[in-house]
Amino acid sequence: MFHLNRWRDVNQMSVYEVLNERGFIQQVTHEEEVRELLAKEKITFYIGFDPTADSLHVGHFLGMMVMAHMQRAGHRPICLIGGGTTMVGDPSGKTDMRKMMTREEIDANGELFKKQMQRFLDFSDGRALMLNNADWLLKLNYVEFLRDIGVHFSVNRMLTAECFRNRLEKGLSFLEFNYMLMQAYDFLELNRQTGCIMQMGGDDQWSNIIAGADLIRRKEGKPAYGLTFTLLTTSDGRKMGKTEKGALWLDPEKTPPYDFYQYWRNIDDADVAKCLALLTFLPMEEVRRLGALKDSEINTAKKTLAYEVTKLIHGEDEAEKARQAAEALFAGGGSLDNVPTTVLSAADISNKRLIEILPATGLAASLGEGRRLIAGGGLYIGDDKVEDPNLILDLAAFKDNSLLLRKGKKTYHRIIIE
RNA sequence: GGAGGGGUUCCCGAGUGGCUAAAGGGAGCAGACUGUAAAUCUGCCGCGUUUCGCUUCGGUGGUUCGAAUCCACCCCCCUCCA
Repeated sequence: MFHLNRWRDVNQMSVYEVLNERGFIQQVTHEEEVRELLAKEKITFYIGFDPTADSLHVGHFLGMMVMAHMQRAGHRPICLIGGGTTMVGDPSGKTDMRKMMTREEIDANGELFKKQMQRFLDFSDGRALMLNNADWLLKLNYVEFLRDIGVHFSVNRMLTAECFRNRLEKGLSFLEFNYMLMQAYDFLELNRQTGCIMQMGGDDQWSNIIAGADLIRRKEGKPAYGLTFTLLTTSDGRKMGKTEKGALWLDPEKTPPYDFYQYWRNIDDADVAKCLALLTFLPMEEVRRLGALKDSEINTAKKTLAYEVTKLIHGEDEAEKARQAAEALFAGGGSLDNVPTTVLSAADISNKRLIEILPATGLAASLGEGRRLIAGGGLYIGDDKVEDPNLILDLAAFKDNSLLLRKGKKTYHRIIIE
């Protein structure tokens, strides 16, 4: 969990100012009211997370950061796991319908989400809540729902919503069209259950969020607010947090801490300041100082970013290990203990060609890929370029049973014989 | 339900009987340049025992010496009509 009392500077500022200064805020339903509300009252707010995969990724983490900032300011976060909404699937920001997921998959993913979220917020003594919309959505009665909630939605208006626009060209099923109503109903339900009066979410959730706020205002005659935060994109507008293997996962089994660290270590110069502000708790003074560094100086900022983000997600030990491994590989010296490693037996290696061993290390997916890699001059043993595509690894090449391979300039992998 | 259009390799998208493992673009990987950055240029980019073999173009079956390309049936998507 984040250490809440470590940051004194923000206490003078309202959380709205903090979020704004750090570059989170994208759209707000009632700017002045919200600004004032957050400064003067302690509110309950929520962010929904649909468990469509078996791990959170960096995009979700951004939402967790928003919640953490809010909690530090004394507001009460609700993590809403979308066990019900995922049965339908959010069409926002997607060009195609995604495959339907089974109840079992969704529930299993939801549990994994919960586990990962515990780390980022303080759930003790009801300081944050964890709810699942499956609890109320799955038992809804269709006709009742239509009469009760459906009446308040104008299809004409829905069709003009940004989130349905491109889908009207590509196709949109009635199933997905309902997603907005379900999310709106969630907000209403949370409002009734917990007094939740604000929904936050990524900017692609804007339409869904205002639908919910409107519904509460109509049904309950009470105020309800919405706020969206920026989506993590690179300076040229592409989605950030994507690697060759897909998303940057928070699960260390899916994205090892070393890879996670390296992702941020290699981030585009133009994105460093933005990431420091959004993904770490470093004071803005420090963020601005680091972000202003020029040329190779900015590498200092990238190291700080990588270390800080890795620390928040994987803990200080893992961040330290990742940092040490990177130092050892790129700055020379130091221990290679924490470098990505594959352990093999002598039998796995003797009389095998190097390209046959590569797939086990992940440096190449197939023999052909390994062969091409060598042909292109991209594979090294230590600092020696491998020239022969059919090279047979000599066990004598291993020092202390260990051998360091390198693909290209910065992908290292160690093989250890056991 | 009717009429029309479409499903191609990670993505987009050409291809309408052999010259097609399948144009082009994107993504990705590698090389050069650098700062473990970006941009740029170059090469690679289905699998393998690699001048050759094997598997792939929604599914199944068929025609043919030969099919992503033709035929039949089926599944899915889109548009218009109801």
